[in-house]
Amino acid sequence: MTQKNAPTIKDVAREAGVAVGTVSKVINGRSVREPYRRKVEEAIRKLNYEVNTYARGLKLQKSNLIALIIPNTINPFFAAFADYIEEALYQRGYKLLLCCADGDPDKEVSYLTMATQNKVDGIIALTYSDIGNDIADDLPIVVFDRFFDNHVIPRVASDNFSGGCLAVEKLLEFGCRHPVYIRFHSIFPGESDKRRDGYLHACRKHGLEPDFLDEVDSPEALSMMRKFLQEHKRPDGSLTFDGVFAHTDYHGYMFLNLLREEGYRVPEDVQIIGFDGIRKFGGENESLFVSSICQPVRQLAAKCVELVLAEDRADIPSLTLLPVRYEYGGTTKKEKK
Amino acid sequence: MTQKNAPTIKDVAREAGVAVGTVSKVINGRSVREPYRRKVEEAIRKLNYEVNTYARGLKLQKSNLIALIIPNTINPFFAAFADYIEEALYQRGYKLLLCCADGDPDKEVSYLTMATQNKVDGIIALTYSDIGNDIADDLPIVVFDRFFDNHVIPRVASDNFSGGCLAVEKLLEFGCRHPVYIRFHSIFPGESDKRRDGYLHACRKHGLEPDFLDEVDSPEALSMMRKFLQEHKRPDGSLTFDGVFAHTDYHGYMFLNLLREEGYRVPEDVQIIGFDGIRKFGGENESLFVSSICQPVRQLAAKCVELVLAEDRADIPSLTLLPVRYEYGGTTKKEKK
DNA sequence: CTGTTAGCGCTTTCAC
DNA sequence: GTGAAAGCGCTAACAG
Repeated sequence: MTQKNAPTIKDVAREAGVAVGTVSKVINGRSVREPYRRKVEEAIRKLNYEVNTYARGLKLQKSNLIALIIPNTINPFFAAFADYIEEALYQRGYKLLLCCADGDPDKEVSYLTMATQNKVDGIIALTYSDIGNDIADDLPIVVFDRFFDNHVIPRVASDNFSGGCLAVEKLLEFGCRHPVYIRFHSIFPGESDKRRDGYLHACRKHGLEPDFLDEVDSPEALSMMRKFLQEHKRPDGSLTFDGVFAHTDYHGYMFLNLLREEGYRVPEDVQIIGFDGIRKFGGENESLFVSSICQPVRQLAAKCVELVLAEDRADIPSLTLLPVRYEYGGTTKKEKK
Repeated sequence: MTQKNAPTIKDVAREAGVAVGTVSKVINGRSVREPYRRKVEEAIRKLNYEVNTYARGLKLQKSNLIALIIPNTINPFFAAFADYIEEALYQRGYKLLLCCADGDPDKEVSYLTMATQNKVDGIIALTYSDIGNDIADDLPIVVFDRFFDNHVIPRVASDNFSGGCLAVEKLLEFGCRHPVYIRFHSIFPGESDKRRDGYLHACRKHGLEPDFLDEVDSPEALSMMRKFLQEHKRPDGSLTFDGVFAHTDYHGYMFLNLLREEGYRVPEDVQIIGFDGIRKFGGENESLFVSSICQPVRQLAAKCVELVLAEDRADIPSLTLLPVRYEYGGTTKKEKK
């Protein structure tokens, strides 16, 4: 219970000397004749009245609440995504219910169930659980990146394929001859799998032999990278590759540290391009951890909000891809002017 | 509107062949005789019934929703705080309404007003706006760090004074002779101001002359640091200080980059200790940006939740301080064993 | 145009 | 113990 005696629409009506219906109309912006409207507005101000969202929600079956299901807000990419989602929702008069479901499918399902029956008007999900079967058909939902084969759910993602191509193109442009790809992926299918396709496509186009590490993400990632590195050392200690496209900035940064530990120079000996565009301390003006293919997080979030709130669900594309861009982050040779 | 025809308590009652009151009791865990209880539970499962939170909220004036007002989730400290708040709330059956109010007092006040009248059961606020006057007296609210002189609001914070002392103690322990303090603070009073007191206290204790930069945080911070650095250079290029206690890790990291740009070695020439304990990519196992006095973010969040949900508001301490700890982050000389 | 009123789904007396 | 019914605050349909 928040306020014991919050004024109700009745109090306002009494104060203003009008009927509740009139007050309701004023509140909801319906046309009300001038002397009445003014009296009501005065009464509202005087009593400091605010609509009770529960009563309204009960009546309208609408909450103006959107649930965001996300693994966590610790990861800087998710954190930025959540921030921009909140911003876009607020602009449209919606509030954000935040659900961090990290590694807990039960928690995701619990939010999904709650959402299905009531409480929220829609869901934006960035999830790595297998929740396909728990998604109600008639609930507005938009997913980021993930693909569910058992439901037709509108998806929003970055153009990962182009991003994969772009990473290779950039590495070649900066002088690399042998770019490798280091990938640690989720076990669930999603658009980010296309980074791999982009890499392969670009290699084929340039007549390069693809060479990559492709594993399920796990705590073993570091040791797998270490092994990969050892296997690509020539007897003289030099490496058989001179460019790395990392599946994420995080993995790129791990690999960067590994290379430096082993005495290799970045970007002189090896250049690295990651994916995501994570900035130190999160700030938009801060530097990147590694040169990167940046996802347009703000635009992605805005698009998710736009789609989840769309009037006509039938008009929503089943897949929306937004463009990525390359940005220098210290692990590539500077672009030639 | 979420689900058009979600089953109601009436449907369940009909299905089970009992009265709605009985169903309500089962739902709310009141005692109901066995054959009835079983029939009701079966009906609930069969219809996939879930309570309508609006109806319940309207009746009970309770939402099981707590609003978190925070500048943003981009800053890693805030992001972690939000994450742990969500975790603690979820464990207690509450949901989190996230409000990122960055630089927008109107938005904060709008959330505050909303919360005052209805909708949420309490507020946890980490704010740098002047909202003291908009806080209702009877709404459960807990603030992190901030001090409002016009309201008695329970506050939770890290033990910043001890943290300030600890930073100096550590710098001295690692061989520094002249630790300076670099502070960029908010214009609003809060517990983090005590870092300064801790620094001064430790200097006095060790007979050191305090030397510090103390400015309001702004985009000029970097150039102020640069100026500070120039002013502390001796003719031979060496510095008059050999240790830096930075008000935050962020500022510590800025100063680190500045020092390295100018050719000084960290930690050989100058050691740096920041404050907060921000980790790269946010992960609990990741490394710090700089050696730091770490705030116990998870515990701070848990404490805020505990207090905002406390049964008896009269029992809540007006100030709760949690201990900080030092952690190595590459910008100090390693501890001697 | 304004005023009256039913009823959204739930909880909680209060009879039984 | 269970069942019936009032009413939380709001909106919208309908009557005036």
